[in-house]
Amino acid sequence: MNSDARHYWLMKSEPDAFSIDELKRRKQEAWDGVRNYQARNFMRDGMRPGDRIFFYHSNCALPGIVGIAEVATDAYPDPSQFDPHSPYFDPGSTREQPRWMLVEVKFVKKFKRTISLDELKRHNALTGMPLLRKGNRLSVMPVDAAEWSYILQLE
DNA sequence: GCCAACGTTGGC
DNA sequence: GCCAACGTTGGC
Repeated sequence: MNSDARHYWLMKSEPDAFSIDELKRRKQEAWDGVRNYQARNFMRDGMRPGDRIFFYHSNCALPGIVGIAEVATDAYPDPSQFDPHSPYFDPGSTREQPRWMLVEVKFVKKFKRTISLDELKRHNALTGMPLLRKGNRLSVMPVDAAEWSYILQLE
């Protein structure tokens, strides 16, 4: 992967758990709780500070892209995996060999409207997006530069 | 709340 | 290494 180029991503969050409004209030936040290896690998191996992220609301009345965030740090071990009181605790993970990583993300902007999943599906230019693949459950995924700019002009 | 799709786990 | 059972995701 070309480390000089800025890359684009999409990250899902359930707004009941963590919404774009909450990121706006907090300015920057650790994206903890990812417990899927493919999603972890994207954060650990693909993301670099300065990369841009579509913030996606899932499992809600109007699922869709609601704004933009930016990768603020390189990946580091997700502290919640070591915390027995956390719902994300992983007894199989050790500090010597942590299993789960996270990046911190910072708020960039909230869209004036939600670019809904339903709307995204209606654009032929976007049919290749992993987000739109049937049965896709990834919570962190790459976005092509062309798809990124295409979606931006939908707002 | 339902359920299809998918990842993970564990018995064998 | 197969695969059934199970748990989770997330649209609807």
